[in-house]
Amino acid sequence: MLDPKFVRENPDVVKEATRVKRVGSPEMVDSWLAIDATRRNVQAQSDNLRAEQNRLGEQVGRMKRELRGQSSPELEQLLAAANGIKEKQEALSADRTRLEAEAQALMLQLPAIPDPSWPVGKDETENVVARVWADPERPPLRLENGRKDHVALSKALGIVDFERGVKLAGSRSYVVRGLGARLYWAVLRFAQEMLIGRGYEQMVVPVLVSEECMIGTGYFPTGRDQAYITQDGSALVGTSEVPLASFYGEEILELDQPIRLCALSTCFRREAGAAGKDTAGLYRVHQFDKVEQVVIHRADDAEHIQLHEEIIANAEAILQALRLPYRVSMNCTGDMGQGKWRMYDIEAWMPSRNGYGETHSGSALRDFQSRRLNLRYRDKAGGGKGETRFCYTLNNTAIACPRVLISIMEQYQNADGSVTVPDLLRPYMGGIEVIR
RNA sequence: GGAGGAAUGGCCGAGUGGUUGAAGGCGGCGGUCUUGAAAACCGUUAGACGGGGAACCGUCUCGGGGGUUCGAAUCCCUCUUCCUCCGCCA
Repeated sequence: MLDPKFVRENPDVVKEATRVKRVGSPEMVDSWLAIDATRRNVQAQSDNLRAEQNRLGEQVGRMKRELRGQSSPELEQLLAAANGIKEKQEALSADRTRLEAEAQALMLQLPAIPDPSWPVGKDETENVVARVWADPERPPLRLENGRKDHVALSKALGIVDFERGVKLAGSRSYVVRGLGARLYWAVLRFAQEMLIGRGYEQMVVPVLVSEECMIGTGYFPTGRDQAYITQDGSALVGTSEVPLASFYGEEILELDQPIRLCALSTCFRREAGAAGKDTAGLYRVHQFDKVEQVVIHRADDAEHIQLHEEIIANAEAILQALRLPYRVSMNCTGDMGQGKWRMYDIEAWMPSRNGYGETHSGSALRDFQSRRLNLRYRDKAGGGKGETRFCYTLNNTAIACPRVLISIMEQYQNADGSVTVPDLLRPYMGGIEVIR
């Protein structure tokens, strides 16, 4: 959510953001401005009436005490005047409620302003690659000379059962079994330990959350159709970013240093609108497990950038430790999404795609989420008690399964169809070196 | 699932219709005293919205929403959360 003052003072900047982000529209900005102007006018009227009403009420109280239950013409007159104001007030307050709701509905759909230094573009094809990494000893593989994709590999090894997964839960479902399941959890546990070692607090959080959390983190109301919603109105999260970022919502924090959080959680995504896309294999599924990083800190752009680089570096360190080739790209404005200020995707090499596939997504949102979440801190920079300000929030994937298993299985496959276990994962798998 | 009870400021805790945005205490901040510190004493200490260059003014907020009333922290309805007891249960 944007700062209303900012929208009033810089409508053209916001309109430009709707264009480059392809979120909302310039017309929405104009509608908001018009409604906001009316709303403020109605509030001023309503506040004045209310002040008058309060004054009369006080007079009535004083007079009643003096009269000790007696009546008087003056009292009757006061009561009549108070009733008159009350009627006007009721009409105005209905307007006010309606205008506030309309303004809020529009505001929730307006995009955050992207960092001007980030690439402008229409979609993911215009993202800009920032860097590419590969271990010289484990360069990106091509599927030739009998090398198999992860579907064939995992079926032959009996470690993923797609057919029975579909039998149990429909399309995009799967069952990981045996050593596959051990590998699955090894990856997640490894990533989790890495973050803990880097000062991130491990959290176990709800994956079934209230609508407020979904709105607060920016996944609702736009994107509602991407979430599974229960008959109680709660939603299954598509990422633990939702509960982690919402954790301190409605609070005013004493923020001495950035709050670094991480959580391993199951994630649920409907993938509505993706019918027919990536249907085979483990790439695009309805349910997966992910270790997520979330950072909450004070409103400072330099620190924001530094922390953004930090959470990206954490993810890169995990991929490097697994010796998986990857590239980091800057998401262009059209591929960023509504709330982002800066966004990187990290894509690991996937031989079956003969290209890179997105495995991580790391965003810097400035105060977009914290305004929605009403997540604030006391800024003591000026000394004393300090002003309250909205926090800045960031998030990035640490690792997600099963998607990264595509890279691992395909990159680590051997000529005989077995899969070597990356050495750092072996301690998490009882020392097993090869899946065969 | 059934029966009761509760929700007040950073925390604890008064307050059952009229200068109560809210006593008192703790904590925080500033000061007096002190060589320094502690203690003691004095002062100060919520957030949001609107108006104004500013000093400042107005409004809203006592879990959320609605109602009664000239006037609600206080009365009524409703929702949420927590506690106690019973039942069920991984």
